[in-house]
Amino acid sequence: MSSKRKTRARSVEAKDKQLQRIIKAGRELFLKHGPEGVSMRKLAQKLDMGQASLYTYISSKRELWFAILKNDFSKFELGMAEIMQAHKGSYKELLEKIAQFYLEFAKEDGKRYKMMFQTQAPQAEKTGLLEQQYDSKSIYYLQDVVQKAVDAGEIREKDVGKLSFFIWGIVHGTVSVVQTEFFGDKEKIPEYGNIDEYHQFALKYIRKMLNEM
Amino acid sequence: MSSKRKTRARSVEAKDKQLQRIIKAGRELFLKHGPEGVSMRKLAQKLDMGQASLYTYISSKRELWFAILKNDFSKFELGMAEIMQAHKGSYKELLEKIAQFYLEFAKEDGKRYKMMFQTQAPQAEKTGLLEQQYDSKSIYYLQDVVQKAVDAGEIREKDVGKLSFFIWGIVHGTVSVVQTEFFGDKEKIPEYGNIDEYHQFALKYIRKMLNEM
DNA sequence: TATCTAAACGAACAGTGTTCGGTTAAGTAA
DNA sequence: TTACTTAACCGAACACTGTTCGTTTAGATA
Repeated sequence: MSSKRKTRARSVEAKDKQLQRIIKAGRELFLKHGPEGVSMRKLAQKLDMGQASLYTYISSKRELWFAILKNDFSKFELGMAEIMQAHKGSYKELLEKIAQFYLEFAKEDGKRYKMMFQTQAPQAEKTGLLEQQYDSKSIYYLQDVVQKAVDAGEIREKDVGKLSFFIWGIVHGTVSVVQTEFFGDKEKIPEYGNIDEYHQFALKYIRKMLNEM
Repeated sequence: MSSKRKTRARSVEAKDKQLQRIIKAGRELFLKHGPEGVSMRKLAQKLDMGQASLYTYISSKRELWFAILKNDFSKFELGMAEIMQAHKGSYKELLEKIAQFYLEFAKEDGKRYKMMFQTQAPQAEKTGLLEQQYDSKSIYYLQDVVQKAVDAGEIREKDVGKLSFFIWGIVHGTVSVVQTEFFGDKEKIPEYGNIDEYHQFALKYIRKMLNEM
């Protein structure tokens, strides 16, 4: 690609920059072609480097996947934390907001949502460090708010663990239905209205359910 | 493996038997090792035949996947149809039964559930016949019952399409949470009780929600 | 300026899904 | 029974894959 003479990244900053370059390009390819549609050779080509050089920065294709996820979840959880800090009002309303945040994110960046929450990482022989560390904290945020809502007497149901799980499941289920049925390969646009209408519908009943709990 | 002299399957029956053998062995391997953990060579080995011979019966690994799914969905939908026929009582109760049927199936045969509802098929260059025909009818069963419940005045909500989707999403969301959190590779058994307890919890609130609709 | 470390990478390894061409078992027709 | 045809079967090859090895050499350090 470029005819610029190549340099070597030996400082900590330069090395991190190189890693970030790989993560960025990797994400673009993964989002476009899926885990099995991406090859390390193509990635190296896109980055104008040798295939083997990639392995100076990541130990496997699978680890690259987790490096990307770690990045994305950080951003996602930051957005969630911001919502929680900025919120004024009842915890129940906050739970609604969180649900809305998920739905919004899935709508705005469906491919990324799918990669983060619904796609199996590419396989590898060995288990890498990032994979071991990988653990989405999103559910803990939710659990935290549910606990507070219970403590404040806004929710009668006392089983915070199960309840958090259940809400978590409803939200992801709502999104996954939209993903597979509206955005599937078949692109069947159904008689069910557009996404926003469906989200409004779902949120209405999530609200109702919260009030029943 | 076997030292029996090999024959050739030329009658329609013998050919179908051979195909079924491939589907059965393919399913076993896919369930155990996942879509990328299975190779056509290993499958052929397990079946004591040449790799290339597989392609007399199926046009690609991806098509084999869909052949297996078709098989499994037939059985699954048969079970669903039986429940619907045998049911006496309100449609709302039938909806609960259907939800229960899903949860039960996911619990009893989690790996198969995952393969049917949550796993991406292995990729292939060309789109095969079975892939084109592939379309799970499960949601239509649900929609049918919801429509009847609305017609019978058991449910106030008039938007049958959205409502069916929503219920569909809740059930699958409930299962997927259980799958990923209880049965993930990490095997973290949580403080949330066992699966049956969680399913009872979820069903209780699904029932409540249906009564609010 | 000399030394040393590690970034970079071409080539190779062991695997993959799939295709091609030849062999031959088995069904059909004479 | 024999001749003919056809397609089940399969070894070998093709173009790819993720990863490793050994070498080269840029660039920081002494």
